Parts: sequence; structure tokens; C-alpha cells
Amino acid sequence: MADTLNLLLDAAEQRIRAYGYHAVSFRELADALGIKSSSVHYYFPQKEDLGVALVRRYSEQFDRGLAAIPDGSVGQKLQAFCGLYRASLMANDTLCLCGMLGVESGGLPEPVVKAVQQFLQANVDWVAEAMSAEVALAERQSQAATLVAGLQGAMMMAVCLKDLTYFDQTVKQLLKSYAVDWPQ
Amino acid sequence: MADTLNLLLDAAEQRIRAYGYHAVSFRELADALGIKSSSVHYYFPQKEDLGVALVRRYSEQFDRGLAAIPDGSVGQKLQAFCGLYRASLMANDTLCLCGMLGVESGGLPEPVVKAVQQFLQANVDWVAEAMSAEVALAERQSQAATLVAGLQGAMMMAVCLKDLTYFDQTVKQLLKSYAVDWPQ
DNA sequence: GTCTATAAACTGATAGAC
DNA sequence: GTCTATCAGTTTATAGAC
Repeated sequence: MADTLNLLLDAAEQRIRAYGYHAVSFRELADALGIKSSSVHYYFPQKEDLGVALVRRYSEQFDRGLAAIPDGSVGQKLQAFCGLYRASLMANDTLCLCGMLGVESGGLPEPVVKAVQQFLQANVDWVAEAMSAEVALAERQSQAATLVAGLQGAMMMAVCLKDLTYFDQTVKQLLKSYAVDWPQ
Repeated sequence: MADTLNLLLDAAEQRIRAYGYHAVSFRELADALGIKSSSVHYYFPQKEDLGVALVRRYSEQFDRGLAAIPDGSVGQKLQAFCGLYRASLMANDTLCLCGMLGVESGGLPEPVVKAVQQFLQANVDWVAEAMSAEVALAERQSQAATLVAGLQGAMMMAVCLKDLTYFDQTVKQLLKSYAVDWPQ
């Protein structure tokens, strides 16, 4: 029997990724689980506690995905990286949690913003690290930021225009210079 | 003396681009103008009317920017296109209105979503049109979608990470294959 | 056009019983 | 851990006076 805390995180993640942070309420999460909103406050005293827990769990899951990527060529590693984004999008037709919260960051509690920034920066760093050491560090970071930004933007386009093929088309373009095919 | 309607649109656009649709209320807009929220309802009976008016005005302003781009090489035109995004970002350190609303589209009224989709699609179409006719249409559209997605994602990264240089770095990478320099 | 006044619903949050 | 009950504040929205 799954515990309430994880069911709560699941319901919150799904809804926030679809509608945004401010469009999701404690009452609605409680209703989804058949409990009362005061019980949600038992797990997350403040809404920002829920937000931080959500980003942390999401980041840890993403980290496990990154850790599972086998060694290989630069192209193969970036291909696998994009595959993690793809799986996240296709699982429920919603954005990256941190893409949504990143966009809304101007109106979010500081602890949530900090956690989102860490996720994005860690993404850029991982990609820059995966790139060939023959390229200068600054250029690698610039290319890494472009890949992450492209993936986030592609998710937005695919979801908003309700055509998931936008995502694959964009990834194919983004990976063009790394000598790998897409779809995988 | 500027009319109330435009001051209202200005206040709403600035706040929605910074905080998101659901984080901005009629009362707060009224306060910003020193009027009452019922007066805001005089101009926009429902919130979705405000949303639609906002996206329309934003799209028209963007269209005027596109129309002002002089004829030139593919690279020069795409450079100018990216310049429009850059100007929008730098004017007040906020996202594209339609990037914000595109991300939140799952929780927005249908008429607002439709208007946002039109903006994004028009962007992709303009870029695809600006590209060399020597490239096949499908490939041009794919490259155009990648440029728009990259710009939108770059704005998110720049705003969330509070480092606007992310934007210029990404644009530089995106324009690399079009034989133009960035910054302009 | 802007106001006062108000409605009904919803928000995040708390106190305290079981 | 979940509940009932409640709070104060907010939301979108309307009716009607000026």
C-alpha cells in the first residue's frame, strides 16, 4: 500500500506540471486522495514545503536517470540525455516540472526557486561534462545551455501546440552536430 | 493622458510575464492604477477577456516588429528576429508573454490558449518563410521550430537563473549555422 | 467610467478532538 | 495520521448608484 506522502507528491507533480504552481490547491490534492486539506498540511505545513519536496524528488529521479546512462561517445550520451526528457514528456504529456516552475519563478517562494535553479544548473553542468574535452570549457557550457534551453522550449511548444512531434523534430535538430540519429 | 485600458494592459502584461496568469488578480491591477477592481471588470468582463486582449496586443506589436525587418540574407533576417526576442527580454527582464502562457496553457481558458497557439505558430511560419527556399519545406519548418523553442527556452533559463548572458550565449549557438554573428 | 457594496467560492493555514 | 471546525484573506464577478 503506497503511502499518502508519495501519492500526494504524485498528484501534486502531475497537476503542477499541467497547470502551474498557483493553479493547484491543497484542497484539490486532498480531494484526489479522498482526504482533507488539513491532512495535506500534516505532510507539508506550508505550500512552499510541498514545492521544495517536489523539486527535490524530481531532481533525484533525474539524477538516477543520468547515473544509468552508460559511457559512450559524446553523441550517445547526449542522445540518452534527451531521451530522459522525452520519457518525462511522453509519460503524461506534460512539461518538465522545473521548466514550469522555472518560468513561474518570479512568483515562487525563494526555497522553491533555489531548488529549481539547482536542477537546471546541474543539467547544464552534466551536458557540458559529457562533451568533448577538446572543446574549450566556456564553449562547452554555452552549447550545453543551448541544448537544455532547446529541450525545455521544445516541451513547451509540443504541449501548447498539442503536437508532440514538435519535440522530436527539435531534438533531431539539436543533436545534428553530434553525429547521432533521432529518434533513437 | 494615457487611457485606462492601455495602462491596464501594461500592468497586466508586466505582471503576468513575471508571475504567471493565475498569480495576477484584478484587485492588484486596480491597485496599481489607483482604481477599484469593479472598474477593471468594466474593461474586461471576465479574466479570459483580459488574457485574450493581452495576447492580441502582444502579437500585433510583434507583427509590427517583423514587418520592420528589412530584406536581406537568411542570416540577417534570423538575426533581426532574435533581436525582437532580445528586446522583449531586456525591456523588463521577463519572459515572452506567450512563452509564459504557453507553459501554463493546460490551465488557461480555451480562447487564451488559441491566441497563444496562433502567436507561436505564426513565429514558426515567419522563420520558416525567411529560410532559404533551397531547403525542403519540412526541414525548414523543423529548423524554424527549433529556433523558436530555443529562444523561448533561453528566456526561461536567463530569467530563472537570473543571468541574462544565458540568452545571448544560446542565440549565438542557435545562429551559428546561418553565417551571422551574435551579439549583432 | 468609476464607485460602493456585496456575493459565493476558494485560498493557505491553524487548533484541537479522536 | 486523519478528522471537524474555523479563520482571515483572497478570488472572480455582479448590481446598481453617481
